[in-house]
Amino acid sequence: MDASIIRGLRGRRYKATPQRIAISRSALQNRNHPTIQMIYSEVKRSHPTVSLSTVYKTVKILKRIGLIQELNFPDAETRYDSSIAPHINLVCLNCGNIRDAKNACVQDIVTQVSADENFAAKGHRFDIYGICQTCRKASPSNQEKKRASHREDLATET
Amino acid sequence: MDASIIRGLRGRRYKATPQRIAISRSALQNRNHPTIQMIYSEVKRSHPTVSLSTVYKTVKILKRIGLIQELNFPDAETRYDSSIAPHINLVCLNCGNIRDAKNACVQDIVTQVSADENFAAKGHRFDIYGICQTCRKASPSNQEKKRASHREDLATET
DNA sequence: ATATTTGCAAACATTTTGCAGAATC
DNA sequence: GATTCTGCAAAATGTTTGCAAATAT
Repeated sequence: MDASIIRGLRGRRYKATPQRIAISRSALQNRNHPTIQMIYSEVKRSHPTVSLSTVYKTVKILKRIGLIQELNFPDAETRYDSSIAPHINLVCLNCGNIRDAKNACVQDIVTQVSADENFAAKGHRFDIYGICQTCRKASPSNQEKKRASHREDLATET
Repeated sequence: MDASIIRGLRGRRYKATPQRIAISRSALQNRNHPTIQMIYSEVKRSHPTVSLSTVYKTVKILKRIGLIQELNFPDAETRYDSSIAPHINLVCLNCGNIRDAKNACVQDIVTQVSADENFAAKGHRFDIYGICQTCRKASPSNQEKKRASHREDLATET
């Protein structure tokens, strides 16, 4: 993994510093859509003097290269998604977890809609907001209640 | 329109002040996915003393009621979407415009994926990032070039 | 040897909060 | 008349920037 990170950086004329390699490794291998703070905390274990500033800068490089996608949410921290393949983010309004789901139709819709609208698509984002399996089991009433939640506003009432 | 706004507010025990009515009207009738500043500017025309703080507070109420959806983006201002029906946001990386597109399959996918994953869906968001028809016509090379753009990072390279 | 990067602190932009006076119900 | 709301200023939050010393190529 490190070898391909180093290649990726140098290919774009970025220097492959130990901090950048560690940050990239953390961001790319973490499938839990980490926040900046999570990446920072993890990298600090091996590089105790790393700065938050360097994490921000490196994450920006990874975005530019196209290796991660930044996901911004209302009233919640920004998350980073390292999945390259098209997928759907299942965002739990209760626990905040984000799971990836595969769906074969998504790419077809992107292609179809873009053609219809004369739009040159370069990327996409598909989120579904709701209550995940784990939270439903833990507290089945969650799925019905319209209780205050730190991210309640993501739920479109119909 | 004002009558239903007043009803909506009072129904939730919010007072129907002139500021709230004007802000709600602006946010709900604007189909261009306005920013807070745009709403603020528009409302100031009729209510010159309104404060940005009140705009933020009222928009938060509208989110809570479920009348608008907040759309956060990397390196771009937060936008507010007043469309209730499921739709796809076509986000132009060049001019920043957001157009709504209809697609009948989106709701089916949400239902399908939620069932498969045991996920209780309450809302969703589907964005496609790229270059809009207008920008393509104005500068056809835009669709090919990997030029610096303030939102280049939304484009997932494949 | 040169150009880039790091880490720090300060700056910045956006959003939230506390509160006195004003307005709604 | 009681409660809620407004508008202001201050605070809080998340992110970016400027720069001297350190590092990668």
